[in-house]
Amino acid sequence: MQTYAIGELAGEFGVTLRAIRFYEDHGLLRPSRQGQRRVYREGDRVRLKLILRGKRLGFSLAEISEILALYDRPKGEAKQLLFLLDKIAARRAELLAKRQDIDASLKDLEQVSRSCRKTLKEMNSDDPTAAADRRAVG
Amino acid sequence: MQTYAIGELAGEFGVTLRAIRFYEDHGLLRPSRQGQRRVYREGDRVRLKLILRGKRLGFSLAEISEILALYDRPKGEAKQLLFLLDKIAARRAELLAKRQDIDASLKDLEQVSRSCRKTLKEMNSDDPTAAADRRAVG
DNA sequence: CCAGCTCTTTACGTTTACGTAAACGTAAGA
DNA sequence: TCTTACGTTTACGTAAACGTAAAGAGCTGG
Repeated sequence: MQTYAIGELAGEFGVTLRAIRFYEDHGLLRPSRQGQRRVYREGDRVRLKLILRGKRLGFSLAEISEILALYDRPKGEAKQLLFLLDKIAARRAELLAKRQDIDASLKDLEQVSRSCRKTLKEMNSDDPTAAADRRAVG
Repeated sequence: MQTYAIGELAGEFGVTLRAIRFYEDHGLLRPSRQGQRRVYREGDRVRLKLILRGKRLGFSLAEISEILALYDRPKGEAKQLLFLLDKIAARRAELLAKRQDIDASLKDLEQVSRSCRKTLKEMNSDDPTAAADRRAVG
């Protein structure tokens, strides 16, 4: 079975050993040990990947911890499973809202970009002195 | 022309006065004054909206500051405009990457949700004792 | 006129998420 | 055997983003 040393994971994902240990201190990772040394399996690697993805999306480690918990199989009681489905739905809504924000941002940037390109086009079609004029007036 | 007091904006967006002043301290907002008091115009309100959207997307205030700068008209020199277009393109790529992360997260959650619903379905189609059995075994 | 509300500045405190340094263990290679 | 690489724990330091408290100004209704 494939295992990883802490340095390998740090290298692969571009984070420091300190960060990985920090995540463990806060219960986000639970690598096994060989003596003192941490040994990471594929599952740990996936969890780290999820942690970093969560970070990129602006979730706090506390939130990421809750998100990771969604992936841990509940003990199989129907009530637990229904509760889990609820929490998943909530996270889903959160992610969809975030995507709306992204789409709005993209739209805004596209708007600025358009107006910017338009101005450039005008500057090109005008006679060369016009740009200098605009500079003086603006 | 419509203006706003700091408390009004705080109320509208659900943030504290402290936060709004903090953004100003760091150059993200520049309200005018009436005596000591801050007076916000529609433009300031929009900027605050953009700030908060940036925060929801996990950008730092430093990054948000740069993003806001993209909205400020450059002085009209072609070189500046081209540079601006570059920066816009970079931000756009960043947002698209973030959306990929979101889509991947949604997919993952969907997967967990599916397996969860499947287990529930099995528990229902089994005879009532089966769930208890599984509980004992699990 | 004064109590209450909104606002102001100043300044120290707090949480999160690590960075950084010290001091040490262990195994491999020159 | 000594060094180099990689890992360990412990602990203090730090940047970001505010929270919170103190002390006061200025208007407003009773």
